[in-house]
Amino acid sequence: MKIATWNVNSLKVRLPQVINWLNLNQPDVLCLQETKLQDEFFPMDDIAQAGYHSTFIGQKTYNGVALLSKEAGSDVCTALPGPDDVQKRLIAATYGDLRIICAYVPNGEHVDSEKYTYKLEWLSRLHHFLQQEQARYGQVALLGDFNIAPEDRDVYDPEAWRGQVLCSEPERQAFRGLLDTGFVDSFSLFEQPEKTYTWWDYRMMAFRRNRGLRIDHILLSREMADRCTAWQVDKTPRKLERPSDHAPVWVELA
DNA sequence: ATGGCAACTCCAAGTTGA
Repeated sequence: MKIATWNVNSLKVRLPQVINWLNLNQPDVLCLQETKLQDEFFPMDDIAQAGYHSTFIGQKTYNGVALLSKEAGSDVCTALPGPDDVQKRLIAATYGDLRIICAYVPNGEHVDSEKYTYKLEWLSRLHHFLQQEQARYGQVALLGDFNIAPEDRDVYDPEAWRGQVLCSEPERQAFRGLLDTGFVDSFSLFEQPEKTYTWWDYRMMAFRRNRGLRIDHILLSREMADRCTAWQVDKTPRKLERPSDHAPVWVELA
Protein backbone atom coordinates (compact mmCIF):
# COMPACT_ATOMS: atom_id res chain seq x y z
CA MET A 1 0.00 0.00 0.00
CA LYS A 2 1.25 3.44 -0.96
CA ILE A 3 0.13 6.74 0.57
CA ALA A 4 1.37 10.10 -0.62
CA THR A 5 1.19 13.85 -0.08
CA TRP A 6 1.68 16.75 -2.48
CA ASN A 7 1.21 20.49 -2.13
CA VAL A 8 0.20 21.26 -5.72
CA ASN A 9 -0.04 25.08 -5.43
CA SER A 10 -3.27 25.29 -7.47
CA LEU A 11 -4.96 22.08 -8.61
CA LYS A 12 -6.40 23.97 -11.58
CA VAL A 13 -2.91 24.61 -12.94
CA ARG A 14 -1.43 21.30 -11.83
CA LEU A 15 -4.29 18.92 -12.76
CA PRO A 16 -2.51 17.32 -15.76
CA GLN A 17 0.57 16.73 -13.62
CA VAL A 18 -1.52 15.22 -10.82
CA ILE A 19 -3.37 12.88 -13.21
CA ASN A 20 -0.08 11.83 -14.75
CA TRP A 21 1.45 11.25 -11.33
CA LEU A 22 -1.51 9.09 -10.28
CA ASN A 23 -1.18 7.00 -13.43
CA LEU A 24 2.54 6.50 -12.97
CA ASN A 25 2.62 5.94 -9.21
CA GLN A 26 -0.75 4.38 -8.42
CA PRO A 27 -0.92 5.52 -4.80
CA ASP A 28 -3.80 4.11 -2.73
CA VAL A 29 -4.31 7.57 -1.24
CA LEU A 30 -2.90 10.93 -2.35
CA CYS A 31 -3.29 13.92 -0.02
CA LEU A 32 -3.33 17.30 -1.76
CA GLN A 33 -2.81 20.74 -0.29
CA GLU A 34 -3.31 24.23 -1.74
CA THR A 35 -5.93 23.13 -4.24
CA LYS A 36 -7.18 26.76 -4.23
CA LEU A 37 -10.57 25.63 -5.56
CA GLN A 38 -14.09 26.14 -4.35
CA ASP A 39 -15.86 22.78 -4.05
CA GLU A 40 -18.13 23.42 -7.07
CA PHE A 41 -15.05 23.67 -9.30
CA PHE A 42 -13.24 20.58 -8.02
CA PRO A 43 -12.28 18.41 -11.04
CA MET A 44 -13.73 15.19 -9.64
CA ASP A 45 -14.71 13.87 -13.08
CA ASP A 46 -11.16 14.08 -14.45
CA ILE A 47 -9.89 12.41 -11.30
CA ALA A 48 -12.58 9.72 -11.50
CA GLN A 49 -11.45 8.96 -15.06
CA ALA A 50 -8.01 8.25 -13.64
CA GLY A 51 -9.66 5.74 -11.30
CA TYR A 52 -9.76 7.81 -8.13
CA HIS A 53 -12.40 8.95 -5.68
CA SER A 54 -12.19 12.56 -4.49
CA THR A 55 -12.95 13.93 -1.04
CA PHE A 56 -12.26 17.64 -0.65
CA ILE A 57 -12.84 20.88 1.16
CA GLY A 58 -11.84 24.12 -0.49
CA GLN A 59 -12.26 27.85 -0.69
CA LYS A 60 -11.56 30.60 -3.17
CA THR A 61 -7.93 31.61 -3.86
CA TYR A 62 -6.28 30.13 -0.77
CA ASN A 63 -5.73 26.82 0.99
CA GLY A 64 -7.95 23.85 0.15
CA VAL A 65 -7.19 20.17 0.78
CA ALA A 66 -8.27 16.91 -0.82
CA LEU A 67 -7.96 13.13 -0.55
CA LEU A 68 -7.74 11.15 -3.80
CA SER A 69 -8.14 7.42 -3.26
CA LYS A 70 -8.68 4.14 -5.07
CA GLU A 71 -11.32 3.11 -2.54
CA ALA A 72 -13.94 5.53 -1.26
CA GLY A 73 -13.25 6.90 2.21
CA SER A 74 -15.68 6.93 5.12
CA ASP A 75 -16.19 8.96 8.29
CA VAL A 76 -14.97 12.13 6.58
CA CYS A 77 -13.96 15.08 8.72
CA THR A 78 -13.29 18.47 7.07
CA ALA A 79 -12.08 20.68 9.90
CA LEU A 80 -10.31 20.66 13.21
CA PRO A 81 -12.69 20.55 16.16
CA GLY A 82 -13.42 23.97 17.63
CA PRO A 83 -14.70 27.30 16.34
CA ASP A 84 -15.45 27.65 12.63
CA ASP A 85 -12.46 28.64 10.56
CA VAL A 86 -12.82 30.02 7.02
CA GLN A 87 -9.40 28.57 6.19
CA LYS A 88 -9.81 25.07 4.75
CA ARG A 89 -6.69 23.26 5.88
CA LEU A 90 -7.64 19.80 7.09
CA ILE A 91 -9.47 16.76 5.82
CA ALA A 92 -9.52 13.23 7.24
CA ALA A 93 -11.12 9.97 6.21
CA THR A 94 -10.96 6.26 6.94
CA TYR A 95 -9.75 3.72 4.35
CA GLY A 96 -10.07 0.14 5.55
CA ASP A 97 -8.30 0.03 8.89
CA LEU A 98 -6.35 3.23 8.23
CA ARG A 99 -7.24 6.72 9.35
CA ILE A 100 -5.66 9.28 6.99
CA ILE A 101 -5.36 12.95 7.94
CA CYS A 102 -4.34 15.50 5.30
CA ALA A 103 -3.15 18.82 6.69
CA TYR A 104 -2.01 22.15 5.30
CA VAL A 105 -0.35 23.87 8.25
CA PRO A 106 -0.35 27.69 8.06
CA ASN A 107 2.83 29.24 6.74
CA GLY A 108 3.17 31.83 9.49
CA GLU A 109 4.73 34.48 7.25
CA HIS A 110 7.18 35.82 9.84
CA VAL A 111 7.82 35.13 13.53
CA ASP A 112 6.53 38.62 14.44
CA SER A 113 3.35 38.16 12.43
CA GLU A 114 -0.18 37.48 13.65
CA LYS A 115 -0.12 34.66 11.14
CA TYR A 116 2.70 33.07 13.15
CA THR A 117 0.52 33.14 16.27
CA TYR A 118 -2.29 31.59 14.25
CA LYS A 119 0.13 28.92 13.04
CA LEU A 120 1.15 27.93 16.57
CA GLU A 121 -2.48 27.91 17.71
CA TRP A 122 -3.44 25.80 14.72
CA LEU A 123 -0.65 23.34 15.55
CA SER A 124 -1.90 23.13 19.12
CA ARG A 125 -5.41 22.33 17.88
CA LEU A 126 -3.92 19.75 15.50
CA HIS A 127 -2.09 18.20 18.45
CA HIS A 128 -5.35 17.72 20.37
CA PHE A 129 -7.10 16.40 17.29
CA LEU A 130 -4.30 13.88 16.73
CA GLN A 131 -4.65 12.60 20.28
CA GLN A 132 -8.40 12.16 19.74
CA GLU A 133 -7.92 10.37 16.44
CA GLN A 134 -5.23 8.16 17.92
CA ALA A 135 -7.59 7.12 20.71
CA ARG A 136 -10.48 6.53 18.33
CA TYR A 137 -8.70 4.77 15.47
CA GLY A 138 -5.81 2.36 15.82
CA GLN A 139 -3.72 3.17 12.79
CA VAL A 140 -3.39 6.83 11.97
CA ALA A 141 -1.27 8.67 9.40
CA LEU A 142 -0.88 12.44 9.26
CA LEU A 143 0.37 13.68 5.90
CA GLY A 144 0.81 17.13 4.48
CA ASP A 145 2.61 20.40 4.18
CA PHE A 146 3.67 21.14 7.77
CA ASN A 147 5.56 24.31 6.91
CA ILE A 148 8.15 23.22 9.48
CA ALA A 149 11.70 22.01 8.85
CA PRO A 150 12.11 19.85 11.97
CA GLU A 151 15.92 19.87 12.18
CA ASP A 152 18.93 21.69 10.77
CA ARG A 153 19.60 18.79 8.40
CA ASP A 154 16.27 19.65 6.75
CA VAL A 155 17.52 23.10 5.70
CA TYR A 156 20.02 23.93 2.93
CA ASP A 157 21.49 26.80 4.95
CA PRO A 158 20.63 26.29 8.63
CA GLU A 159 22.51 29.36 9.80
CA ALA A 160 20.69 31.69 7.41
CA TRP A 161 17.35 30.20 8.46
CA ARG A 162 18.01 29.98 12.20
CA GLY A 163 15.06 31.35 14.14
CA GLN A 164 13.18 32.23 10.94
CA VAL A 165 9.67 31.09 10.23
CA LEU A 166 9.56 27.37 9.24
CA CYS A 167 12.66 26.76 11.39
CA SER A 168 11.98 28.61 14.65
CA GLU A 169 12.23 26.72 17.93
CA PRO A 170 8.52 27.04 18.87
CA GLU A 171 7.57 25.52 15.51
CA ARG A 172 10.09 22.71 15.90
CA GLN A 173 8.84 22.13 19.42
CA ALA A 174 5.27 21.89 18.11
CA PHE A 175 6.43 19.34 15.54
CA ARG A 176 8.11 17.24 18.25
CA GLY A 177 4.92 17.60 20.29
CA LEU A 178 2.98 15.90 17.49
CA LEU A 179 5.48 13.03 17.53
CA ASP A 180 5.11 12.76 21.32
CA THR A 181 1.45 11.80 20.88
CA GLY A 182 2.75 8.47 19.53
CA PHE A 183 3.87 9.20 15.98
CA VAL A 184 7.02 8.64 13.98
CA ASP A 185 8.35 10.83 11.18
CA SER A 186 8.54 8.13 8.50
CA PHE A 187 11.53 9.91 6.93
CA SER A 188 13.58 9.01 10.01
CA LEU A 189 12.85 5.27 9.70
CA PHE A 190 15.39 4.94 6.89
CA GLU A 191 18.89 5.96 5.97
CA GLN A 192 18.48 9.10 3.88
CA PRO A 193 20.78 10.87 1.48
CA GLU A 194 22.04 14.19 2.82
CA LYS A 195 20.25 17.30 1.59
CA THR A 196 16.92 15.58 1.07
CA TYR A 197 14.26 18.27 0.66
CA THR A 198 10.62 18.54 -0.44
CA TRP A 199 10.29 22.25 -1.28
CA TRP A 200 12.44 24.65 -3.30
CA ASP A 201 11.78 28.36 -3.82
CA TYR A 202 10.81 29.32 -7.37
CA ARG A 203 13.42 32.06 -7.26
CA MET A 204 17.19 32.05 -7.66
CA MET A 205 17.26 28.69 -9.40
CA ALA A 206 16.83 27.16 -5.95
CA PHE A 207 15.84 23.74 -7.30
CA ARG A 208 18.79 23.46 -9.65
CA ARG A 209 21.10 24.39 -6.78
CA ASN A 210 19.17 22.13 -4.35
CA ARG A 211 18.56 25.03 -2.00
CA GLY A 212 15.52 23.45 -0.37
CA LEU A 213 13.73 22.60 2.85
CA ARG A 214 12.10 19.40 4.07
CA ILE A 215 8.70 20.68 5.17
CA ASP A 216 6.31 18.04 3.78
CA HIS A 217 5.99 15.10 6.11
CA ILE A 218 4.28 11.77 6.71
CA LEU A 219 3.80 10.94 10.38
CA LEU A 220 2.76 7.41 11.21
CA SER A 221 1.34 5.95 14.40
CA ARG A 222 3.59 3.24 15.80
CA GLU A 223 1.67 0.29 14.39
CA MET A 224 1.80 1.84 10.95
CA ALA A 225 5.45 2.75 11.31
CA ASP A 226 6.18 -0.94 11.87
CA ARG A 227 4.57 -1.65 8.49
CA CYS A 228 6.48 1.09 6.65
CA THR A 229 9.02 -0.25 4.15
CA ALA A 230 10.00 2.88 2.21
CA TRP A 231 9.96 6.69 2.21
CA GLN A 232 10.54 8.67 -0.97
CA VAL A 233 10.41 12.19 -2.31
CA ASP A 234 9.73 12.27 -6.06
CA LYS A 235 11.64 15.18 -7.55
CA THR A 236 10.58 14.48 -11.15
CA PRO A 237 7.46 16.73 -11.15
CA ARG A 238 9.58 19.61 -9.83
CA LYS A 239 11.59 19.43 -13.08
CA LEU A 240 8.54 19.91 -15.34
CA GLU A 241 7.33 23.13 -16.96
CA ARG A 242 5.17 25.12 -14.52
CA PRO A 243 5.91 22.92 -11.52
CA SER A 244 4.56 23.18 -8.02
CA ASP A 245 7.29 24.42 -5.67
CA HIS A 246 6.70 21.25 -3.60
CA ALA A 247 7.52 17.68 -4.62
CA PRO A 248 5.30 14.70 -3.81
CA VAL A 249 6.35 12.47 -0.91
CA TRP A 250 5.16 8.92 -0.37
CA VAL A 251 5.54 5.89 1.88
CA GLU A 252 5.03 2.21 1.21
CA LEU A 253 3.25 0.12 3.84
CA ALA A 254 3.47 -3.68 4.02
C1' DA B 1 21.57 45.06 1.38
C1' DT B 2 17.56 43.79 -1.33
C1' DG B 3 14.90 40.79 -4.00
C1' DG B 4 14.83 37.52 -7.21
C1' DC B 5 8.94 33.49 -8.80
C1' DA B 6 4.36 32.03 -9.26
C1' DA B 7 -0.71 32.02 -8.62
C1' DC B 8 -4.52 34.42 -7.44
C1' DT B 9 -7.88 38.26 -8.25
C1' DC B 10 -14.16 42.34 -10.09
C1' DC B 11 -7.82 42.45 -15.49
C1' DA B 12 -4.03 44.83 -12.57
C1' DA B 13 -1.38 45.95 -9.01
C1' DG B 14 -1.58 44.06 -4.54
C1' DT B 15 -1.59 39.78 -1.57
C1' DT B 16 0.20 35.44 -0.36
C1' DG B 17 3.25 31.82 -0.11
C1' DA B 18 7.75 29.69 2.12
